[in-house]
Amino acid sequence: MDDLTEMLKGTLEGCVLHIVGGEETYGYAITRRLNDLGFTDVVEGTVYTILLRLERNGLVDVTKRPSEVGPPRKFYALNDAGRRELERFWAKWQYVSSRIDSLKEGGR
Amino acid sequence: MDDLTEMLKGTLEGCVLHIVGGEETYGYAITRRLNDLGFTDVVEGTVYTILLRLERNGLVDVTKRPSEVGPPRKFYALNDAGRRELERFWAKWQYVSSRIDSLKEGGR
DNA sequence: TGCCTCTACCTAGTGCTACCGAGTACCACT
DNA sequence: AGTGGTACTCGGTAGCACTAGGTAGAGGCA
Repeated sequence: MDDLTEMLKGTLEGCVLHIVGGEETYGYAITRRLNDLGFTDVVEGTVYTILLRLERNGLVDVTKRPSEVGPPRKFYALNDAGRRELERFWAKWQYVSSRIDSLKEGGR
Repeated sequence: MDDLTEMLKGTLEGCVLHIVGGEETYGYAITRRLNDLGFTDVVEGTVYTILLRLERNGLVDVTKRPSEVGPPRKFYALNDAGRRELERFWAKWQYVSSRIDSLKEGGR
């Protein structure tokens, strides 16, 4: 699949939010997860900037823990504000995707 | 629905492409159409910049015609390159939206 | 005539986002 | 000592939707 970057704007952050909401995890693992999900071209740098933004916006709690296989990891978990933001994200996604699908099907 | 602008990046252009592909039409009418479709906050300026970009990228043919109710209109119609681009857009949309939906449902 | 509204288009500048590229560093295995 | 996988950081870039103004034609109303 060719370049998806423009289409991922606004949604990739929501995807990260969702993954972090599922379990406490860290940047490198989130990147691998996204790659497995089909977002094959998403690279680490992108995920880290999103995570820093989430932290700056107070949507996640961060805990640094040592790893047995490399440098220490920064684990991220959603707080209450993050969970509310995640709900808003899915509401928006539902809204936008349904409108676009109806445009596609409805023709006109 | 609150601010959708980030989520529309990359998709709004595709929507315009689709509308133009359905029938030869012009900027002001496309804006009204998008508003009716639920994209209530999309304004004329946004649509015109998209149309200019489509024209610059050689995806549309343009014809200026007088109107009976105002200034002349610039009618846009898809050419072959535009139709190919529209197909690519829907393929991308299908790909991205299915991945995101599966992330949502599949949890994890 | 002057003024307002609707129609119709244009554009310089802004902010946000994903991405690029390069760097730092820890650990295991050879 | 060198290589490769793991793990995070950060300055800079490009693209997009949007902002906020502007110009202008046609019709209605006072």
